[in-house]
Amino acid sequence: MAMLVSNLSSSSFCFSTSRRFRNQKGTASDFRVRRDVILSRASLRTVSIEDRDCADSISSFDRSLTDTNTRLRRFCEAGNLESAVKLLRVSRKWDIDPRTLCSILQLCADSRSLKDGKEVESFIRGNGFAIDSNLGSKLALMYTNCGDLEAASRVFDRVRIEKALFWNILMNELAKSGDFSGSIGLFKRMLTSGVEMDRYTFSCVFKSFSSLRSVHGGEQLHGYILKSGFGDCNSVANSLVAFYLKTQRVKSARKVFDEMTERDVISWNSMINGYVSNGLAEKGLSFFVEMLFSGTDVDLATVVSVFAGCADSRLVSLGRAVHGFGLKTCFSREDRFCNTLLDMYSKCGDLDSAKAVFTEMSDRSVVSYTSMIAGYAREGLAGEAVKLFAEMEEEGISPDVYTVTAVLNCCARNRLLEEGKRVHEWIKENDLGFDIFVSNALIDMYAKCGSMREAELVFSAMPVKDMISWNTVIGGYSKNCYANEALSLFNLLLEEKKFSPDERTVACVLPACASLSAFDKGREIHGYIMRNRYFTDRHVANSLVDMYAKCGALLLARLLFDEIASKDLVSWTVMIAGYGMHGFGKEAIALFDQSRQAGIEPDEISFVSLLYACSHSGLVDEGWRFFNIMRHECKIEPTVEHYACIVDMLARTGDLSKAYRFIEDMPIPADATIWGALLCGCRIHHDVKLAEKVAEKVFALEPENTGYYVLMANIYAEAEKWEEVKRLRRRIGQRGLRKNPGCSWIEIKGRVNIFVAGDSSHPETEKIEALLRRVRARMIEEGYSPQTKYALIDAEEMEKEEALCGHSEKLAMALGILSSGHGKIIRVTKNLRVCGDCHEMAKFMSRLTRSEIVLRDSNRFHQFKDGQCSCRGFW
DNA sequence: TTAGGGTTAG
Repeated sequence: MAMLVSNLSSSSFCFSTSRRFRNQKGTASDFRVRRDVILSRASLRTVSIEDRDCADSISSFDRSLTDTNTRLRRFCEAGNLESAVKLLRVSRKWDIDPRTLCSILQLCADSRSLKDGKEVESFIRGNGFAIDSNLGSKLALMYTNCGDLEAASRVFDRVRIEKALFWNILMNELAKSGDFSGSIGLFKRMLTSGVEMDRYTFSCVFKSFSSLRSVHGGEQLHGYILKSGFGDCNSVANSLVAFYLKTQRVKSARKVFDEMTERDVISWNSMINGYVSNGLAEKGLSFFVEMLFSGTDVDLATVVSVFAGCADSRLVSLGRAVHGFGLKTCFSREDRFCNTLLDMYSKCGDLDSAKAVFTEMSDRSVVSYTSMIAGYAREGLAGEAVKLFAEMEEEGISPDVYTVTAVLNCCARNRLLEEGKRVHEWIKENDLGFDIFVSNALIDMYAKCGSMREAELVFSAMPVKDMISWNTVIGGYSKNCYANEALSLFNLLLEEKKFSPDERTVACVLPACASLSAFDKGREIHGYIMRNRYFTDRHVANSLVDMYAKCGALLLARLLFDEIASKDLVSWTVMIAGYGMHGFGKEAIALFDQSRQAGIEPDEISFVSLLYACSHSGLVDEGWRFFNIMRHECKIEPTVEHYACIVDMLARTGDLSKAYRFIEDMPIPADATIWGALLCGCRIHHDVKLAEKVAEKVFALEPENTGYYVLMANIYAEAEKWEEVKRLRRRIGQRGLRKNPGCSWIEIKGRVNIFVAGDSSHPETEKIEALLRRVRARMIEEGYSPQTKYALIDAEEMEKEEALCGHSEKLAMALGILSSGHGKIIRVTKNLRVCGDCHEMAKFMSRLTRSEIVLRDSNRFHQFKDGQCSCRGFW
């Protein structure tokens, strides 16, 4: 019976008949009669549809008219595409009714058979059928369903398709394939064609607008909706709400929601989920409570979003309550319910509950495993995470890209290089390396484990990189002290012009500028930050302040620090550290007090900065006071770094024996930096005997660190114990160690000029040496005798003086004076501590040339002006 | 309308 109804209601039969009769030059009355006859025959035939010979009962004239179409349609109804196409192949044009072609195309569309669909189109075109809106629609549908979206789109170019349905279907498919612009393009063509939209059109277009982040496009469509009256349609309003939430226009979404005449569970779910995914989890959860009061029934989607909200806001109590509620409903058996629940517990740090859900689940999927692994990783249980990763494979559940990134993240956080490498091997074996997330996670893992070579290999092998790939490698170089590599890669990023550096990029690269004292490059990046309005990002602002402070531009750092609208602990800490390294201890203390008044709770790092500032300014009483505040008021246990500051403070001011006792009384074992701080003190106060005792401890703790041997050699040299110097040098030689060569650099017009001691490779060498000789002569004229004991060479005084003259920082400063315009600050950086003679010469130079010299050595800043240094002897 | 993943500063 269904077949009968479908045949009678199909107008194609009647139309085909009419054309056939017109071709036979039949009259209008003939047509009417014939149509009636045929209709009645059709009914008969349909009733006896199983009777294959029934066609014989009609005349041969009629048979040629009806047979082919009917048989084709029968094939279509029976879903027999193969026979339909075979029959069509041997049919003549006038035997075929366009409506029959529509049926075949529909079947091709339903069977997703592009090959047959194309053959039908060839038949249509080969026989010169006029393609009207109906036939065109079916052609477009066939191509759309068969996945040839370009061919489908071409049909819309050639034929006017009147029904919105077909436009909607193609728009949806284009969007599904990720071609959102194509989808919007089609929508625009739909508008210019004058085709009327229906309510389904909006949901698709809004999805594309939100994926393209085209807020403007969506807003325009919103305007149209208001004018056209579609706004009252619940599904249209829901699409609009979802669009605003996906484009982070939470307020606009809320406004549409508030104005809705009728809200269903989807409207509420959208709002809850929208708040949660826009980082407003708590608001989402209070919305959930409102939903409960409104009497709207909660469904699985609601609960899933609520769990996600609880996870984000760490509201495990509400999550637990909803868990209890869920147990009473049928959706507690759903995978999604269990997985989000498990993830909620895992993110809230309640691993026992997460494990309980995991264990009780009847059907654990890759998602369940991944959430569990990520939970272990977050809690630092790297062993458990890696174990579960192995277990899931044994259970026959294949890890996917999500699992792999969770495990890699775990290896990265816990610096598990070997495990990370094994996961990398697994990735290669299972061909998951193509995924950009996986590659980025691999880079991050290698970078965090300090293996930049491997990180770089993954990065270079990536066929497609995104901004995160670049940021991760640049940040990795920066963090692993490959500042030059970080800057070169940053330059390459700018040259390639594929991506524009974002907030994270600049926050990654600024520490590299800071460590190189690359002032000009840093300033260039500052310009970029201002042009792109990145200064409002606190990470960026903090890095910028830190960069300027470390490049010696303390005043600029302070000006920018004052510009930071909402300062956090890091902002205060970088500024305090900046004052500290420039020897402004009192300013550092004042700032620390201010930060506490502003309600900032200091942490162990801010105390390191503060104590460092005290020690570098000789503020012993204040240093002790803050050390005690840290321990007793702030309940922060001192680490080696804090102890090192105190030792440094005591040692600089000459309290060497007190420092020694302090080290012995420490509750934690002293490391080389602590003994090293005391060794420095021994040098300042010329205590060779204690130095020898301390040096042995340092050498035992860090036998490979040449810096300490050099320090001890300097102590002997200053005491003119040349035999001891030789002995120590032999000791360095025996161990196969090489002294880290002193090196200084200065940036001139964006180019970094690097000097090592005795360097004569610079093109301006002659001028540099002449200048240094002139300065030295003037110094001697004024009664200054060169500090030859810093030369570390046991030779004639003249030779020593020449060696001193060739110290790298002197060469760099001289180039600075020769190249800089009047009044410009000369900024020099040295990898080791500045030598005493160079320090004196810098003071002299600043007076003689009336220029300001900022010298950053491995320990602190020296600001030379009018013959004085800001360090006031504490270095 | 609905689950799990990656990058930043002291």
